[in-house]
This record gives sequence, C-alpha cells and structure tokens, in this order.
Amino acid sequence: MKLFKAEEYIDQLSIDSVIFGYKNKELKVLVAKVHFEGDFWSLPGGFIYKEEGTDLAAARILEERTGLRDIFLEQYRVFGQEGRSNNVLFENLLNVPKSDFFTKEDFKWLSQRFVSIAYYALVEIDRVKLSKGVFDEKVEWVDYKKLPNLIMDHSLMVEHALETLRLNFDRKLIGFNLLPETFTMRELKELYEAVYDKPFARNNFQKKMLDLNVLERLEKKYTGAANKAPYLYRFKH
Amino acid sequence: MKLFKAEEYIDQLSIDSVIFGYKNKELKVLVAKVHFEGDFWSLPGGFIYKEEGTDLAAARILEERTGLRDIFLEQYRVFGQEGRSNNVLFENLLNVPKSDFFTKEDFKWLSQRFVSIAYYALVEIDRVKLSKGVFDEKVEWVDYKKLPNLIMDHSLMVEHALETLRLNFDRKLIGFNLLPETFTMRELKELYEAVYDKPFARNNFQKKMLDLNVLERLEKKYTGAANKAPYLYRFKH
DNA sequence: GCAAAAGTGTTTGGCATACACCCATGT
DNA sequence: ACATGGGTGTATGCCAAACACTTTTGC
Repeated sequence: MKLFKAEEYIDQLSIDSVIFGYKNKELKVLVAKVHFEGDFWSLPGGFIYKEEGTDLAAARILEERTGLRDIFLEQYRVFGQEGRSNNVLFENLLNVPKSDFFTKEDFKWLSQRFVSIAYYALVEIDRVKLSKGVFDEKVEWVDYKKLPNLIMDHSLMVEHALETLRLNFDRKLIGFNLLPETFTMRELKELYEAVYDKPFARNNFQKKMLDLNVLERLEKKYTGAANKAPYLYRFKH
Repeated sequence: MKLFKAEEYIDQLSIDSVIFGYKNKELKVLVAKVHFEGDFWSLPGGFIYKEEGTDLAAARILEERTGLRDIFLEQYRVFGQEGRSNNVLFENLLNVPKSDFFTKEDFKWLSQRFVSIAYYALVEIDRVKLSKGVFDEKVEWVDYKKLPNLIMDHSLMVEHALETLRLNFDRKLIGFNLLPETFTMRELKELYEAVYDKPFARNNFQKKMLDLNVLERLEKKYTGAANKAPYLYRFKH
C-alpha cells in the first residue's frame, strides 16, 4: 500500500520544526534518527498540501509527531540555499530495503532541491506522546548542547531557532509553554538558566518575574525538605 | 515572443519585497500599479528558479526593478495562508487585451495558491533606476503612511516589514543604507523620526549616535544659512 | 546685535546588578 | 539549635530622558 503521495504536496517546499522541551534542567530538542545507513539525525519535518496554509501544515506535522494541538508554534526563517537537497541521503537509501510506502518516483521527488520553512515550537515535555515519522528509526529528546550529527542544514536551523527563542523569550513571555501548569520560582529560574545558558541571581530574578505581573501566587509547596517551603506560581493565562 | 516561462520556476512559491527608501523626511515604499482593470497596486515580486537560492532570487528581482546590486536585503517572514491567491486579479485579466508574453496556461499557473517569502530591502533612493515589471503600468515611491490599495495581503506585508525594520534598525545599524555617503546629524535624526514616526530629542540623539562609535566626523557643511554649520558624518564601513 | 540652529554639559529617574539580612522547615 | 533554601529589603552603577546653557553663522 502506498501511503506517501508526492503529487498532493507543493513541489520543492517543505517544513522543518525545532521542537523545544524542558526537563531535568536541560533545554531539549526533538530529533529523529533517520532509518538509513549511517548515523544521520534529522529534525521533524514534512510537506505542505497544495491548498493548505503553512501554519496549519506545521501544526499538523507537530501533532503527527507529538500528539499535541494548540501548541506555541511560530515560523522564524526560510532555509532556501541553492543546492539544498537530500539527494545524498536518498541515493543511499536506494541500496537499502525500502518500504512499500514509496515508489522510485517518490524518492526522486524527495531528492530534489528543497526550500524549507522553519518553525520552532515549545511543548510541555510530559504531555508529549512521541510518534515516529516514516523515515525514522527512533525519535528522542536531546539536550541542545549535545545534539548528534544532523543532516543538511538542520544544525544551523537549531542555532537560529535558539537565537529566536532567546530573543522572544521575555518579550513574548513564551517560556511558560515549557513548564507544567504550576511551578516554583526556582524551577522558573532554572528554565531561564537552561535557555540562556547562564546563571541568574535568585533575588533579582524573583523581583523581575513578579514585576511582570503575569504570575499568580498559589499555596506553598511542602516538599518535606528541611527548609522554607516555596510558593507555587501559575501563569495568568 | 514568449518571455515568461512558468515551467522554469518552483510551483506555488513566490517572493515579494518591501523596498524602503527615504526622501523628503518620508520613509517610502516602492509599489507598482498593476496593469489591469481597476486600481490595484502591488509590491515588487517574482519567482524562484528551480535550482536558485532564495536570497539570490530576491537579489535578482531587486536588481531587475532598481538596477542595484549588493543592497541590504533580508527575508523576514513567509506568507502562506490557505487560499492565498491572485485568481480574482488574473481572471479579470483574461478579459483584457493581453501581452504576447503569456499563454493562457501561464495565467492559470499564476492564479494558483501561492506561498510567498517576504523580503525587505533598504536602498539609497537617488541611486535607484526604476524599471517596470511585466505586469506594471507604473512604479512609484510612496510614503508608507499613504499607501494605495494593495492586492492580497501586501498591506500586511508592509506592516510586518516596518515592524521588522524598527526592531533591527538600531540593533543591526541598517539605517545608513537609506542615506547617502555623508549626512548631518540632523538628517540622521530626521531619518529616525520618519522610521519610528516620533520625535527624538536633539542632544540625546546626538550623544547616543556618537556613543555607538560607528560615525566618522568629517568637515563642516556651510549651507549659507544664518546659523552654526553642522558637521558632516560618514558611517565607518 | 540678533535670530536660528548646532554642539555640549548637567540633573533626574528608572532599572538591572550586587550585597545583605531575615524567615520557615525538618532533623 | 542549626543547616538549608526561600523571601525580601537596601545600596550601587549605568543609561536614557529632561533641562539648560554656550557657540557659530549670516544678516
């Protein structure tokens, strides 16, 4: 059965997404090991139906991989260098047992030069139910500092996404998309430290956050530790 | 003779550019009156050859219209809503005496839903030698506050371009691309006032600019006016 | 001398950083 | 009592905005 229908998509145009998650004080990126010879990893991506809006396409692709809807998702750049293609990868693939999903023509289509619209997304990592894409051997959350070899310009895509994330983090208050509903000030600070890769002063950080007037203070969180119990906070919608 | 060859371009993908210029204390945008029935104006745009880099395509299109090379030019956003097409315009065109340049199939191709990569450019307005595009009745520099009816989402494109311009104006020191080689501090201030649409305090503006350490002070400029002669400045490469 | 515009200095206020202290909690 | 981490208050320094004054130029 043939599942992939190249003729339904716009030619030479793709979407790639840098999906950020946060756990264990690490800012993580979702990457997939490509099911080909060699150690190739890739960002989750896909294609755009001929009449589909690009934002909708990106949301669809995100949902296919994570199961999540209504997630923070924003385009940040187009990568459209001349010669930008996967041909080496797909030529490799032709010597590998292939899926029934694809015809030789599909591989030719996939090997073209592609212009890719890059999106970045922020997700609460524990809500994600990962699904593999058709080309994926496995998908994993990886600390952005320890990324494996990414295909094509995907490393550059992560770099630019991180840059954009940092620029917008405060301005658009998007960081809360990475945290669960409630959190302590310490947890919020550790998120900032992971994103900016630098320490923040505890007292000044707290003041700055409270001065934003977007946090709602809830009850205290008794952890059983031998110290003062921290307050829980919630982001005011 | 047929000049337009749709089959050489990527399908359903286009480039549109917001080209900014500055003159008479006004920030201007280059727009073209489309050569169809009715009062339709459009941003300069074009298409991408199948193997052409997007930045190169944008530069090529810019050069076709302005005669300028090596100009500040940057992509800032993709406009790819579902239903984004020129079909109304081109259906109109079919009832109008048409050029030999296009076949009926070309018009069909042009009427598809398009995803457009938007660029913004900054040019020194006096160096520009304007050329009309194939669809243009005329091209003009228009104050961004007095733009005519633009087709499709081109008004939105200008809005976003202006937003991006303002965000990057200081950070990337790109304003100098709008001015001639040498200029007075007053002229620079007036440029800032046109871009941000608000007044700047003379003394503080001067201090801020000089503190950037990117301006070279040249000789004085004697205008013949009954007041102190201002210095000329040049942007250090 | 005078009007007009340029150049520069001084004061003020807000905000980020640094330093310091007190409070709650469990052993 | 005390160690640990949480919460908050105060002092410092920088930068932008506001205010003020002097200088140059042509009539």
